[in-house]
Amino acid sequence: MIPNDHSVESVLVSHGVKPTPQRMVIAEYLLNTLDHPTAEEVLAAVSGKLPVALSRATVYNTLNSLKDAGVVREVLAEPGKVRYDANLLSHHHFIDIKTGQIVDVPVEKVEQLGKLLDKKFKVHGVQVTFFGDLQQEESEQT
Amino acid sequence: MIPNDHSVESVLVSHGVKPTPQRMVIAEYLLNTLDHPTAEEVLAAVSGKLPVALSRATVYNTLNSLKDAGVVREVLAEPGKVRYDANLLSHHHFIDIKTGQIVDVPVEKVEQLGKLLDKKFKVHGVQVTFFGDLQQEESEQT
DNA sequence: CAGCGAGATTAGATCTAGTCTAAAGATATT
DNA sequence: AATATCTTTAGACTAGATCTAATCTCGCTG
Repeated sequence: MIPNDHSVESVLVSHGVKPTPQRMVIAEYLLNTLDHPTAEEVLAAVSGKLPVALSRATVYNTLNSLKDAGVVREVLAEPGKVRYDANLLSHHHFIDIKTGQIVDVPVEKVEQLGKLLDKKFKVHGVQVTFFGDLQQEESEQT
Repeated sequence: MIPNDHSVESVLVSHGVKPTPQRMVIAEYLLNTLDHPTAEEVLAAVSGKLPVALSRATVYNTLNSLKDAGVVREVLAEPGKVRYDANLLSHHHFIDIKTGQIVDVPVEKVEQLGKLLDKKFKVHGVQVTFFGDLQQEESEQT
């Protein structure tokens, strides 16, 4: 279940990202956590895992590269913070309104919403956001 | 369809927000747009509508008050920016990936997803976020 | 109706997440 | 080895949002 160095490298290469040491440790961390860390949390977690210093700019550069390459997704859950998610399976999120904890929800659960989700999650609100191309035509609003 | 001063005031009062002049012009603006403005956009739009200067801090304070009172919702669509939405009908969002334009999608459309939504919207991705209480129990992950 | 107190507003300082810059380092190619 | 391209680095900078402390507003009490 835990990707080894080889599989982390192959994930990067197969997505067209050159596997530098800095990118390897960042990707390895993201691929092995169920958490949804911020850039600062990534920096704290992986600095020290390299013989050289890891700069803040490299963490941000790498996260943007991984996002552009499709290795990670941005998760916008709290104002002013971007969290990162390396779960490549199609899934949604459940955010605990008290603690802020973010838990992945697999798509199958959503399909059976109400039947399965409510056991573990008490849903207060849902925010669905679609991304795509808006076909221009005369406006029609709610 | 366009709320007059009286109805704006009654929305504030019915939600427990004291209707000061500053709050009135801000709420009026939000209730009358289909847009999803940022705090800065709200400031730009309403400053000048009062005989006195409107400070940035008041805009932020007011937006947070309106959010806490349930008059507006935060929309997290772009990193580092909070947008505001005074559409009190339950709805979702569609974000044009080229322009960033955010359009409301009524719940009924989502229920019939694929049948109705695809006419106007070419969906590239969906982000569903639930908010609520996570019932603590042994972990079970995807 | 003067004085008080609670809450609202203000300008500007401050905080913080993230980006930019310019120099140095690494890697591949010739 | 020389060159070109890409990556990394430290630190300066930016932008969105919050904080601070003073001032203002207004309802209430005496």
